[in-house]
Amino acid sequence: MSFTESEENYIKSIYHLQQQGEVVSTNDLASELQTKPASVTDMLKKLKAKKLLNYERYKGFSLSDEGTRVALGIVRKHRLWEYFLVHELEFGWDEVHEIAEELEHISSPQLVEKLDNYLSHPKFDPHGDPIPDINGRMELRKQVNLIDLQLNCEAEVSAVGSQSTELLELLKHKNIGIGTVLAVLKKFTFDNSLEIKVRDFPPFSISQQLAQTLFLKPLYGATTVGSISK
Amino acid sequence: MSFTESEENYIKSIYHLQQQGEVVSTNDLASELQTKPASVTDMLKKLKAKKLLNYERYKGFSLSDEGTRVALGIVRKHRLWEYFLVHELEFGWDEVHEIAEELEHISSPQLVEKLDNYLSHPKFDPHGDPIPDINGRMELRKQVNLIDLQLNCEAEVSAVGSQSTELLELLKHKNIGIGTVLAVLKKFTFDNSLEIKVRDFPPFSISQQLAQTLFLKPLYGATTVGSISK
DNA sequence: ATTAATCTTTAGATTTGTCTAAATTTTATT
DNA sequence: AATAAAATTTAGACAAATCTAAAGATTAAT
Ligand SMILES: [Mn+2]
Ligand SMILES: [Mn+2]
Ligand SMILES: [Mn+2]
Ligand SMILES: [Mn+2]
Repeated sequence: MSFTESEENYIKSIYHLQQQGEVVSTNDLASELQTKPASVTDMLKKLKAKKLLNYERYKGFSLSDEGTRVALGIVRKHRLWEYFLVHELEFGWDEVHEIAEELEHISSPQLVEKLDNYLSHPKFDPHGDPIPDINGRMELRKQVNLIDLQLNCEAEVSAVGSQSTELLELLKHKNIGIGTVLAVLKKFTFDNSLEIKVRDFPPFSISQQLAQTLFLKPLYGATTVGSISK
Repeated sequence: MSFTESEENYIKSIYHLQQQGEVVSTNDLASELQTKPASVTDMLKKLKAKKLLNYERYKGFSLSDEGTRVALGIVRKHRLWEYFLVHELEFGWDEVHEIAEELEHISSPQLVEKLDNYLSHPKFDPHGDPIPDINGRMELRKQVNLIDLQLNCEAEVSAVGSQSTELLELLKHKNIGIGTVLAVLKKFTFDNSLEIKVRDFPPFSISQQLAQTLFLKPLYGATTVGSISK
């Protein structure tokens, strides 16, 4: 069975919202997809009819096994293309999300496998997010949110929690990217801002909002398992 | 201005039919796009409104300068992706047309230029068709139709006149591809079939229909200028 | 120059995905 | 438990792209 671009975007968004914990609501999904709740309800019915979604009106919804399988296939394509764009075509990691948003809908299954092979089966995309294999399996990276990192403990940035241009612009300005090693020097309770030290740079401070989007892998011995983003 | 996938497919088809000489008709375009004449008329109005087409009802139509510019941009993307699929991802030259039919609609102009650069600015796609540069200019390869090739004169296959799976399957069976060197030994007037000799193979015969789809570059000194395909 | 055949366009319907506004259901608050 | 607020769904409309059937225009044949 094949799906429209719109159906695929809905499936992928539902998958991502489900990963971010809790229950997914019609309103959440509408705001994620920049559309209206009424449009979401229409699509929920369509996806239920195609057996991709468990859905009872007013009772909420969740991806079926088949829906999850489809979602992972799209996520796989999205992240493989992002990897290609950054590591082969030399795009910046902050420039590829929108393009991959289109490329993920190219239908040829052969293309995905040839691309995966060409790239030597990468395990993580340029934002630190794991790339599902052909069976939907992927490595779960042990990572901690910057907010939860203990003081003076060096850790390596392994993922960012959003792909918004605004966030990626800010990260570029502060010289923070996947692989950046940093430590938290101080936490300020007034505004929950953090004073951090990036290797080879003088210490500087970052806002709570920014800290919340950064996930890190402690350099010596992992701790918590964090959530992942796109 | 940006265009829908459907609009782009119409523009590209009109461009190709115009290249193949004569006037383009509503019926031609409908059969090329596997749709109905009534649908074509609807789209012609839309393209005229967007100033891509010169069109007067019942009087025929042709691409405007802007329409031609847009068409060449899509052709450029199509052929660059085909080149990538064959030369980087190791697809067969007979497997890439349908995939490129989707990839040609990815909108990022930056992507096209990075891809072109990555591939070192190829001048011809895997079917021997010239790749337009960013300004729409391309090399016009001097080529002769196999039908018009003089006897016992070796020539190199440089383009095929269609991308149909059926044709490409036949060519694979007969070990003919872009770059194949062959000569015509004999022409039979009864059915216009040709006895040809491919280098390193014993002579064999091919039908008129097949011969018409093959374009060649004579090995010593070019002659006629032939038409091109997708 | 009529008539016939062909080509092209219009009229009206359908599907997909979206919207606004109103109705319904659930949840939270008094 | 009644009421207010919030979330969700339905009803009805619309644009894009397509279709069938019928009408209109052009071209070819008598
Ligand atoms: Mn997408
Ligand atoms: Mn990513
Ligand atoms: Mn196409
Ligand atoms: Mn080609």
